[in-house]
Amino acid sequence: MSANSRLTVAVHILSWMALVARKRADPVTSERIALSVNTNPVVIRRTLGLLHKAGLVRSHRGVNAGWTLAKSAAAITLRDVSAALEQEGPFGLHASPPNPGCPVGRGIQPALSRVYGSLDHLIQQHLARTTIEQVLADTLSMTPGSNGI
Amino acid sequence: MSANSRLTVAVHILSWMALVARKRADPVTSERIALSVNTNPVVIRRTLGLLHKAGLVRSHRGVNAGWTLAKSAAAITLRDVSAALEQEGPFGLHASPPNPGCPVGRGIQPALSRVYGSLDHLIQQHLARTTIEQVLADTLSMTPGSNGI
DNA sequence: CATAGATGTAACAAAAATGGTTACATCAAG
DNA sequence: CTTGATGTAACCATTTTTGTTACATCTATG
Repeated sequence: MSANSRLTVAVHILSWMALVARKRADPVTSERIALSVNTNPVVIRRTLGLLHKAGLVRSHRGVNAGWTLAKSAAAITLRDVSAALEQEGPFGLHASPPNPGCPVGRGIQPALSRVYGSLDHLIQQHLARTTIEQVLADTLSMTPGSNGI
Repeated sequence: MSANSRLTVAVHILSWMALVARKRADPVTSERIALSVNTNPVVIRRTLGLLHKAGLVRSHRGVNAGWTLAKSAAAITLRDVSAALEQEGPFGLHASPPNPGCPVGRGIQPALSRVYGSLDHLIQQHLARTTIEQVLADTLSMTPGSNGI
């Protein structure tokens, strides 16, 4: 296991849903999605819950329940997905606060916060330039034919 | 504890060394640095070891041992520091590989690798624009007077 | 109206990463 | 040869991440 794979899993979920939606408008189940992602359905539902809270997907209950996209794949950017996951930025400050009796210990957190803040902004901007539709197109370009979901 | 604080600690170390180096060229010990960062000296030495391997600091042994900067603070960028730490990017791929029998499972890793790769490149570029000297200046701008290290 | 099949969520377990700590061999100036 | 620090291994505690079991809840449909 490396870093956190949440954005990857979320994008995978949405891309798969977008592919399926090309043929059927029916809701898809977390179990079916889990087969493609290769993990437990609850893991999928947890992520779908966050995407739901962010308004990217709709959930349907009762008989014929499951999930559908709330927007077209072209209208969902990776920034939307990343924001839905409520993750922290890549760099954190000190685990325990530095020595306030030292000028460096006193001033470095605000200084680094500015650096990390603009970095976050940059990352968001970049993620906003890619949509689920683009990821799906790029993904499918590997295997021209077949679509044995 | 939040995300990983390694870049923060490394930048703190180098900034503190740069501040001290303005007055004395003598090596500083990991114990003294640890007082400013507020952690264990071994944690500092671990990070200094990586910075040493990257050629950013020099280590001195025997009597009057310690560490000195190998370059001026203006010649060390946050990209240099980040690279020295050999960390992974912010986003990882799947924890366990996705279903290769599904077109999405098959193609999404290369697709996302491209996205993450260009994102990494962007982050590196941005980090390269800030030097330790700039961070130190920004850090000290908080407390104009005093320098009770 | 009962049922089937799914969501939604809590609770727990396993594994990995992170930060901290102790211990100690090694080195070189004095 | 002594001293004080590096360099590194080994270990522990805490947190994070992922996976799993269990179960209450909901609703189209027979």
